[in-house]
Amino acid sequence: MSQEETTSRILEAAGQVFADRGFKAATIRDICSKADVNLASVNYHFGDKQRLYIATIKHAHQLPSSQFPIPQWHAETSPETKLADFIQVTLSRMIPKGKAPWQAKLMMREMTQPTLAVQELIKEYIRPHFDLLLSILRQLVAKQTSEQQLTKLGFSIIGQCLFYRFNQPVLHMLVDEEMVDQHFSIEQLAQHITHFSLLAIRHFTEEPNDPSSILSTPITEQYSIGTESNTNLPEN
Amino acid sequence: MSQEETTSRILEAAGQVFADRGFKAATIRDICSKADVNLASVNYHFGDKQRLYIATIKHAHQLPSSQFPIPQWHAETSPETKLADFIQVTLSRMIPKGKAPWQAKLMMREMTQPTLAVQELIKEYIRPHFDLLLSILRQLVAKQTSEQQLTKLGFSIIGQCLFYRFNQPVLHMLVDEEMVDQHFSIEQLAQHITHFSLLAIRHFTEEPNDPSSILSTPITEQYSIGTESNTNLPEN
Amino acid sequence: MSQEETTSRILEAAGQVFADRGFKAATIRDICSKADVNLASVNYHFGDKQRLYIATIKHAHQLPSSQFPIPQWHAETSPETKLADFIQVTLSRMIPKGKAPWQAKLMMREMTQPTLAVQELIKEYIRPHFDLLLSILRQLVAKQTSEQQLTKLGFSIIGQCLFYRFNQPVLHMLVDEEMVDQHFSIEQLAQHITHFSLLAIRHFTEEPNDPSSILSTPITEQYSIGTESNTNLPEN
Amino acid sequence: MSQEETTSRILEAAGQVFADRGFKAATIRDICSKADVNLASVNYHFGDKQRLYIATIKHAHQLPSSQFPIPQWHAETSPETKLADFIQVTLSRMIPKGKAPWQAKLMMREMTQPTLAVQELIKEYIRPHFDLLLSILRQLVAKQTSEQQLTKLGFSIIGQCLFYRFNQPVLHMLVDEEMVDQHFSIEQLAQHITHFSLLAIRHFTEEPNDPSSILSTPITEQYSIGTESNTNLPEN
DNA sequence: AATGAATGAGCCTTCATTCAT
DNA sequence: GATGAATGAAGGCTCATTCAT
Repeated sequence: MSQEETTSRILEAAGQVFADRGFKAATIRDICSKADVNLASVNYHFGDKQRLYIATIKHAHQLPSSQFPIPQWHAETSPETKLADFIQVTLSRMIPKGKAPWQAKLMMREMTQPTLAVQELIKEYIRPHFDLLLSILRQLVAKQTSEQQLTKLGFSIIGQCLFYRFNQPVLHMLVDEEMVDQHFSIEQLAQHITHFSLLAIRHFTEEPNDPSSILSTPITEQYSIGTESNTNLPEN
Repeated sequence: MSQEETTSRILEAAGQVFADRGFKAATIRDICSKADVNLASVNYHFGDKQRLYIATIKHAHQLPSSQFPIPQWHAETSPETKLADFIQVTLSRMIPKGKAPWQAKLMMREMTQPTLAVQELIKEYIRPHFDLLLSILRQLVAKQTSEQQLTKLGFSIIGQCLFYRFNQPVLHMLVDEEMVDQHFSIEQLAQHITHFSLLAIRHFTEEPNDPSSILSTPITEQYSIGTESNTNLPEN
Repeated sequence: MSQEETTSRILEAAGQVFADRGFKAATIRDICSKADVNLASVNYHFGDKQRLYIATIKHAHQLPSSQFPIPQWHAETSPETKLADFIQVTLSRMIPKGKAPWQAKLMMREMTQPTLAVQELIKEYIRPHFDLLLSILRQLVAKQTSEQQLTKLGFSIIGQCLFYRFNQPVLHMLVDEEMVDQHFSIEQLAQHITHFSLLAIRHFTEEPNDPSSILSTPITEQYSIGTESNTNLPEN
Repeated sequence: MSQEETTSRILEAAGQVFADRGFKAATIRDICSKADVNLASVNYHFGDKQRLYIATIKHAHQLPSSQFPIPQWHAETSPETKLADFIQVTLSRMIPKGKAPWQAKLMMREMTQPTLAVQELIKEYIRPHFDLLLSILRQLVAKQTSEQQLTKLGFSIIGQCLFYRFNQPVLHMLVDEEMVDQHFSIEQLAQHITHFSLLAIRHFTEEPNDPSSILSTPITEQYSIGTESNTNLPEN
């Protein structure tokens, strides 16, 4: 077996096992047995479990991105269409068709419980994707919209998409199976999110005078988002 | 030390460790050491690691719910105010503040990688919460809005809230620390989401004639959401 | 519950558990649970597991001895009859009727894998029993029979009896179930052993000139019986 | 160190420890320490403690059988000589001499408290050995001797031999050390048992008219040998 | 270069024993 | 006097890693 073939088989097997079980619960034995290679191969080719994991992450986000590329837009493509495309592509990449590809699972795992590998993930994959969204939004909102408002708009859109990725198990317990089949296809979800978001964006510059005044109870505590980014070595 | 105190200290410590590391990577040694109890206490009081985990999950979603209750609404409280309250409470429960941040983390872990405990979680905690949201939305939308449209609206709102829970690590890498401090407090996020969502909802009944037509490329494949809910024993 | 009742219930339960599982594999939890007493009772009443074991052994050999007493012999009772009685009683005490009484099991365990308790067992129970056998034999053999010849005769008889006690599992695998039922009752075995032994004893003084000469191969090595009496604390 | 050497050293050490302490009380740590191999070796080579035990049992009854073979008999070898040889070999195999005494101990343990391994033991080792004895006896007794009479004769001989195996600890407490040294060598014991048994066998066909009549007390109860062969997994 | 064998650290669990009430 | 709670010492086993070929 060639060296290249061995490493690629390990990476493929590792991707599935890491995605299914997480870093800690995945065992090198499982991976090597699934890849049908020697137990010592991982350490030989990748050094240790940790570096195999990072290599797996790097290897991971190639497939979905290339499988569902952003369409080539013309000069005259409207920002609404671009947003619709963006949402469609984002959902397609996230929601597995048929069986879940391990790449998606693994990336979601990284985002919720980040390890060292998350930095690379963000830099190479998420950051550009999010910047693309911001550039589309900028064409849709009023000139004077602030950067942080734009960011929040972006998060509102991404948040709606991610919901269907993260919460699939919960989703299936909240909604009838039948309704999922009929009304929650990727296409329909993309339409809904696009529709919902465009409605909000169109009128977004009409800022409320004092939005907090509509709360029924005064807010007594001010919570700041704690920095809990324990971006350490993977252990989960 | 009383039995109750011991178990509660174990639960508190277990919550933090399970939330930080996941089931598999968490060790009873860590938990007992953090709780300052004997290593054998867990087995004495809970039987084994698994049952401690389930007890911890159950224990977890009692605190935030009671800590941030839904305010008592009057008869004349407007649905807009109710929605604002709902979003405020939801965010408060989800985004950890200094004191006891692990409950939220643990529940998110359960939702993304559900174990057997998730069913109880949904029944006792999530389902009622989501039903409350639906009842508020029903007062805001047109009469003829279908059940599945309402559900998607609910998901769009919940999705925006959850985003800030799931993706906190990523968030902190996409946004400047300074901007987070100034513009991403729970209050401000609640305002944004409320504002964004109300704008969309107000105009929601104006259905687009053919929303998919604005896509730049025809959709060729129809993706169904695969059921990948392997609700097994925890191992990650 | 009175103190006496508690200890006696513990002893009864301990006897069964120790007999079934041996010293090490028996757990105080099992014993206390079977006796339906508190977990700490054993240590409270007996000090520790070891002393409970010794107390159990002492408690054990009261029952079978009294249940099958040596019959009262008259002055004119023949030594042959005495031997027949002796064998009958020995077998009766050893071989359980119906379910095995734990006393027998426990004593056999002690004899094969002796602990500290074995000394008491020998002194109070085995030594007198064996001395009785020797006294019977002395009436059956020639005057000039040496002490060690007599001892070996005794062992030959005891050995035949013990065989059916120790090797019951093996016995049942070597012999048809049907044959066991028909021909291996205690009565029949006693008859056989008595018959066999009396035949040998009657002619025993006719010593062979050189018994070792009938061996087909010369004995090259002389093995001495190693003293492996590790009469230590019970640990098995 | 070669694989074979490691496993054989583990087996040797395991044999001694299991023989001394029994399955439950024996610890893998002790075995590995005695064998001077790593603690994890047992699990690597044998899977777990249980499978090591079974492997040890199998390994145990190969050595003595090959160490003390039945001599090659000529056509004209008398059955008396054969019986003498048989008893000599049986005793040699059973009574440990200095070098490797644990095999016998372990096998006796298996016979008294049988585990799953005992079946194989009987089939491969005990059954053929016993059949050999029966074939010898058949040449010594009258033609009309029944199968079950023959079996009991065999048991009487085996029983005498086994006595010195099972009851060595007790033996040493019943007999002076000095007498053991002088009169209880394997050779002497073999002579005695051979002599004793031949005497009985020669006259065996002279059945007693009613052997039970010599009992001083009528037998009131008929005891059947209970089947208490709990051939379970080892736990003692 | 590649692998079967071996290793040591650590984890969950059990259990006899002790403590505090 | 008696007991529920707690403890610490192992024990079996797993697993990433290293060694020797």
